[in-house]
This record gives sequence, structure tokens and C-alpha cells, in this order.
Amino acid sequence: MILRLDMASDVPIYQQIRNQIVLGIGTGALAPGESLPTVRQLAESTGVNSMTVNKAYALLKSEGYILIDRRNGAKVRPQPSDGVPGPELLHRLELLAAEAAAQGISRETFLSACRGAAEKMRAKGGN
Amino acid sequence: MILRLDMASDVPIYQQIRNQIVLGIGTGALAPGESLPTVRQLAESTGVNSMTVNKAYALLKSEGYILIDRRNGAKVRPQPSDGVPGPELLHRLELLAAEAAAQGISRETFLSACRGAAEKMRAKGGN
DNA sequence: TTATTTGTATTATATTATATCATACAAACA
DNA sequence: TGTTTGTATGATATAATATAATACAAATAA
Repeated sequence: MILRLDMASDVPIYQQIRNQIVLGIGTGALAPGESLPTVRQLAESTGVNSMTVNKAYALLKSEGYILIDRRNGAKVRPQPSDGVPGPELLHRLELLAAEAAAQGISRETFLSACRGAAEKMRAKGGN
Repeated sequence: MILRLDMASDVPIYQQIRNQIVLGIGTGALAPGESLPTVRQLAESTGVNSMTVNKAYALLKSEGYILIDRRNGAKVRPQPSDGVPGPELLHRLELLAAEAAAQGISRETFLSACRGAAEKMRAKGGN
């Protein structure tokens, strides 16, 4: 799991870390139950402060993406429960759709992009 | 066009203004060529500083969503050119798909949500 | 037990982003 | 000539972000 952090980005570093780990989980690059690097390891390898990494881990934990047992460090949450998209995700999806529409992107082109994104994700169960 | 601003949100006010106008354009609530309120009017009606509104308008202008002629104020850009989703939009779409997948949301459920969002947008041309 | 490593909490500091406020200006129009 | 438009400027206050230096409880290995 290699993280690419852009220090010049307007996206906060802890958010970049969080996003890339979520991408890793979503695509299957990070398997359920797999161990993440320790806070200090990741801080060392990326040249970022420990507390910044800790903030990303705390966020991932609060969002339910990872589990933490005191000693063994962080692990990808095994067997995430099935469910429906939450309101926050739906809201962001709607904004994306609106941006596409306002840019003159056709409905079908947008949905094609959605399918393209979905197909990059790990297949799970019968889906 | 009524804006709902959440002062307690972590999303900057100028971003909330920008997002809701983009949503308005995308859904068709704001028609191409339609005039937006003046900077000072919108600042007055929302109780927000003029420069904050101006920042939102400048952003919308730089993104190509609105046009501004010096005297008549801001208007929704007429006839946005057709095209394909840009890399920034694709990246955000991919992150959304990853979050859904990592939450155990099936591919089909995610795509169903995508269709739901797309159907809220204005139909244009043959799409 | 002791020692080490884990995530995490604490406090301080520096930098940047955000928002407000008070003005001011050029351009366009009546 | 006025008036209104978007916009620029500078000052200020607050919050978010990142780094830094420690420290602590819990869990593991020695």
C-alpha cells in the first residue's frame, strides 16, 4: 500500500491518507482483515507527522472502515455489513450528477462513468 | 432560487453557495440564460458578507457555470458544450464508488443510486 | 517482572483558510 | 450625471491544519 501525498494540494493530508486507504479497501487492494502500517511507520515512510496519520486513522475508525485493537494496530474491517447508501453519500452523488449535467454531459455518459468506477471495485458476494 | 446555508457546517459558506447553484443548474431549477441575484442582493438575503458571495460567483465563473457581463450581473451559462467528464470529476466518482464498496454496498445498489441521482437532473437534447 | 510497541491524549506553536468589515474603482447603463 | 454592477484592496478575527515534544494506558514479548 503506497500512498501518494500531494503537499501542494488543497486537500488536507489526513484526508488524502483517508481517501487512499478507502480507495484501497474499495478496490480490494487492501483485503478485509489485512493489517495497516502502524501510525509511526506510516508517518516515517511518508515524512508526515504522527498526529496527522493518527487523525486519518481515527477518522477511518469513526467511519467504520477499520478496526483497532490496542496492541496489533489497525486492520481493515472484516465483513462490512451490507446496506444502502447513507444520506451523505447520496448528497455527494447528487452534486456530482448536477455538475455533470451542468457541464452538458449527457445522462448516459454520466452513468457510463459510474459503471466504469463501479467496475474498478472489488466484486463481493453475488454482485 | 432559495439558498439554505448551514453556518455550523464544516463546508465553507462560499462552497455551499457554489454547490447549490450548481445543483440548481443541473436539475434545471436554474435555466440557461437565467439571471442570478446580484452579489449584494444574495449577500443581503442570506445575511452573508458580499465578498463571500463574490468568492462563490468568481468560482462559478472560473468553472464555466456562469457568465458575467459587467453591468447585467451573473447569468447561467447558456448552451454548455457537450463533453466527457473531466479527471477531477472522475476521481471524485471513483472515491464515492470506493466508499460504497468498502461499506458493503453492492455494485448494483450503487449504480441504482447513480441512476436515481441522474434522473433528478434536467433532460437535455436526446438524453 | 521488565521492556517495548501500540494507539492515543495533551500542550504548544506556526501557517493557512475562511469570513467579515470598510472602502474604493472601472465599466455599463438610465 | 448618477447609480448599480462585479471586483479589488487591506485589515482583522476566527478556525482549520500541521508539526513538535511528550506522556500515558494497554497489550505483547522478553
